[in-house]
Amino acid sequence: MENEQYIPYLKQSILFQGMSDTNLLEVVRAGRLRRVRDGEYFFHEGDPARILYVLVEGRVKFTQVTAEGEQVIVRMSGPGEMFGAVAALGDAVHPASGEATGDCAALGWRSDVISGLLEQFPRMAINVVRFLAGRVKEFQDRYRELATERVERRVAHGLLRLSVQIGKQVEGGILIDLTLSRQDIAEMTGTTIFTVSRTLSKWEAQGIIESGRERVLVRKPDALRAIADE
Amino acid sequence: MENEQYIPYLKQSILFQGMSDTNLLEVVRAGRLRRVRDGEYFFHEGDPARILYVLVEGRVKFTQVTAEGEQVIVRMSGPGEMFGAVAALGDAVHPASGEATGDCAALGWRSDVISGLLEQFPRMAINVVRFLAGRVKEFQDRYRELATERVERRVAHGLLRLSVQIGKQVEGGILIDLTLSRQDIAEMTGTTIFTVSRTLSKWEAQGIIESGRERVLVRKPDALRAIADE
DNA sequence: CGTCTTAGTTGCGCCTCCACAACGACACGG
DNA sequence: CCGTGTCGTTGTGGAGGCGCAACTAAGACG
Repeated sequence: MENEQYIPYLKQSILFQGMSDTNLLEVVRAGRLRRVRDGEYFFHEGDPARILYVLVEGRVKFTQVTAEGEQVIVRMSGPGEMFGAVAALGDAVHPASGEATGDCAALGWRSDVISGLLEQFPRMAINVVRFLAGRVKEFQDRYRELATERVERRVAHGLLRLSVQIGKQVEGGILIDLTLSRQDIAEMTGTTIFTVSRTLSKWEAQGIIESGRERVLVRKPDALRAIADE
Repeated sequence: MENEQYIPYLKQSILFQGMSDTNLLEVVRAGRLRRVRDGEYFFHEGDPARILYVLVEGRVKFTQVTAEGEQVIVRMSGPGEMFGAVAALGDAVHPASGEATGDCAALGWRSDVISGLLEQFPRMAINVVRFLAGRVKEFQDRYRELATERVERRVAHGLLRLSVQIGKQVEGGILIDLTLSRQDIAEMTGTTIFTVSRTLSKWEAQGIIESGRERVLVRKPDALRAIADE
């Protein structure tokens, strides 16, 4: 079965920590692999949620749209991360849209199936709780950040978060390996494309970053960290 | 045992939904009741987390302090709500301080005890997951709010959230029954005491609210809702 | 290789909101 | 009743950042 090829990989995911190989095998077999091509969606905001996913390839961008039609990027997720959980395990509808950035593959479990699995494997339930707890903490921190910090520091924080989450060490710095427009950065940090552009230009002049069309290379992460932490 | 008096009450909490009376009794017996007086703290930001609580009396205010010493109110919780979970089940330290607003009582379980209980009662684990999922959604929404909305709308949203969570229906409107200073509102909505004061004054002139020292009475919730939703 | 499209830059005016300061209102305690 | 402390209000100035517009740069495509 195709799913099984991902087992060695999934073993490292927080979600399956501490589970025996036989249990993990059973869980993986109960899931269904879904592929979503670049730019297409796993689900849209407001869709009824039926499936919990664990990403195994690619990256997913989660967005919300405001009443005025403004888009906000709530989060980006990389391989090994669970998503759709908030909706599939909680209420009913997805609180955000999930768009594939690059071709993606994810294992999915229907919500009734996952409920059964969680009852059967309490260890997995605890892992899910851990995962969500971490997510709550992350949002709390970002909330505080948005409430108190100026744009420049928020952008610095945003870039740092991205470079940790999905950055690639290359010679000369950390490359954020993902089509990342000014627009995206603005939507992640709660500002406008213009302000982002000005900020990045300034940093580029200072040699902190190097930026081109839809890409950012962080040359001096510590300088960025200094800006973020004031 | 003192704990047991809260059982009828706890049965209605999301956390214990769908559990049998005997199981609930066992869980409640495993917990320890803790009382915290007005203005004192359940825990402080950065403390190692050992206990998960369910509030049975009073209200708790969760705050974070920024590097510059500014305080931010992350959330307010009322009876029946779980707290401390993010830390006790997840990593290690509390992401925020928990201050009693009014005299409080809460049932607490040590983190090793709660882990055992969750393994023993999978239903409870699922309830915790549901709870956390809801919390993540709430923070996502508030994050988007802060990222895109102007102060006036954020304050409107904040007051509405409070009036739903802890408001009391009285003649003439919904009273937010909690010593709630301008400072508090500012810290909840990411603005300053001055801007809050101006905003509330305007609304008072329009007859939407009635406000005095450390209290707010919402006279026309629908007018407030209209402002919040533009 | 020229054209079209999309992303990014930068100047400028304006508006929200912050910051500070001075003052008024109310509660508390003797 | 008066002093003292805390909370709230309001005026004024200024800055940060938004919004628009005009321009440049870089791919994409035939």
